[in-house]
Amino acid sequence: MPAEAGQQADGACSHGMTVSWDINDPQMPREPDHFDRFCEWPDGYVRFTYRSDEKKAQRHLSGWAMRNTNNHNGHILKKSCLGVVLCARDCALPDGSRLQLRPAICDKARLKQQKKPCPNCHAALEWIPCRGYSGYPVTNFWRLDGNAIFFQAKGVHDHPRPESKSETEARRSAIKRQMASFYQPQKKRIREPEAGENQDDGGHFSNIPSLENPEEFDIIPDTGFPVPGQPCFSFPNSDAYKAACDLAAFQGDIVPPFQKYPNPRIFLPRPPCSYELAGPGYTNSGPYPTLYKEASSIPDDTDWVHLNALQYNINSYGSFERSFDFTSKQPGWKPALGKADLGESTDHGQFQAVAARPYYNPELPCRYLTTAPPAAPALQTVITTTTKVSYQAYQPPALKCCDNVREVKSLSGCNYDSENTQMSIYLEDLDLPATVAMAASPTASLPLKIPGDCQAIRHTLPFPQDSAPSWTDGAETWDVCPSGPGSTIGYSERISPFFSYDHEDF
DNA sequence: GCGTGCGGGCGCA
DNA sequence: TGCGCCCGCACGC
Repeated sequence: MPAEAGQQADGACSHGMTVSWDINDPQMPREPDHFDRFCEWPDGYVRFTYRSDEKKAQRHLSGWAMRNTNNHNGHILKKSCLGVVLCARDCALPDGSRLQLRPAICDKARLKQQKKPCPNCHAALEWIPCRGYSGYPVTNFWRLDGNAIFFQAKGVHDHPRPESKSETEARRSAIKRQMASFYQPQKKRIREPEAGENQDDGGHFSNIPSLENPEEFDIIPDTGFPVPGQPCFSFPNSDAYKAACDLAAFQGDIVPPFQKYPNPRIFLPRPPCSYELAGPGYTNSGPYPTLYKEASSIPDDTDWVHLNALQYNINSYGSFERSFDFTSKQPGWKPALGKADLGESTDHGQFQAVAARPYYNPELPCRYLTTAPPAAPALQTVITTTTKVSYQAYQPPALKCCDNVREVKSLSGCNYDSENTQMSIYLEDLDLPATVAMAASPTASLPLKIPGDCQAIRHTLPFPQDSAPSWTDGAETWDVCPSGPGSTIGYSERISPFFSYDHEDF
């Protein structure tokens, strides 16, 4: 377990692959050598040991939508994944992302949820059940034993991440706290446009719904960026900006920018989380410029409160695939990636087919949307006439992998809930082009040196059920913790000291 | 209303 | 026997 201890040291969403216990063992370790940091997005056949006083572990929380499953064992709590809810038409949100709703845990609620139309295009919502465990939903097991809470997961999620519960709860609770004191003043301000500062915001604000319906603010998925130094909107006026940001960030289900990456884990060769914000000038123009361009198409459906801002995932996949024809190079990926769709459209919305139900393909060793990467709005502006856009579009934030040195240009793209500050990036053992964006920093390009080769193994796939992949196999887990003005990357064990939870080390 | 935990019960391998 | 899954119930927020 020393290895795990090392992982834990950097706060990584470590993978209990070297643990000696099994959740079904009659006797669990009495004195665990170490305890893991809570991992909100466990994926794969992992095992963690949490402290018994770990609140999230006590609540058996998970970013995934997990429902209780009766395993007729009072000592072991078993939960199975409910997958994700997507738009049946796979429509593109105004920002180009895709819808990824968190399935309601309650069966009744979920049925109701599925009956609701897509808040974006009003098409039907489609529940994508998880089939990541030999055709069955991924299962999580929790066991309280002594002073530790043991967690074991089985299966690899074969669907995009839904909005995490903690994110939803955090936002909602924040809204409750903020609305009372914030709503009235802003409402008044909006009602008195002559006194407002945002009358001419270059169109960025012209379509922002009235505060009479504050919930509509969630249609501005990328605005509330409580990232220091990074304005929500591009309007310079602090008042208008703050109002929009605060409200947007605290609305019912409005997803703050952090949640743009509900699925922080990045499985290469999909686009990493950062490139979208990388590049010069983004800090002043806003991370998602395309949002504003399409503001007029923003629906006023209050159901948007359910939108998961991090729905960039699916879209990002599409974007990436459009720009990087890795499928032809990766045998295992080719069939399910729907390449047939790639050359058909130039319109943004037409790309929908690209990501349509890719995870249904049984041929995929890992259904590629398991952890779709965050989209790159900036990139979308590049993708115009062909589905295979030059890979150069990713260059700015590119992580160069050569000579054992990787450079992370920026981390600014990694914005997620403070509760999800950890970002695990699993480098798959795919023979990828040497360019891979890893992270972005809002303030500067940060060289990131990583010892060892570029190959990394997604721990979950190569290992048989219940096996314990070892970190020595080449797997590398990254934890990006964007706290404060800069983002932080934690890298387990084999990474150089460049990574740490205190980004000053960068 | 919904999430969550518990437990009974059923079907299948 | 183990597992997946359905269901109902109770409790808390």
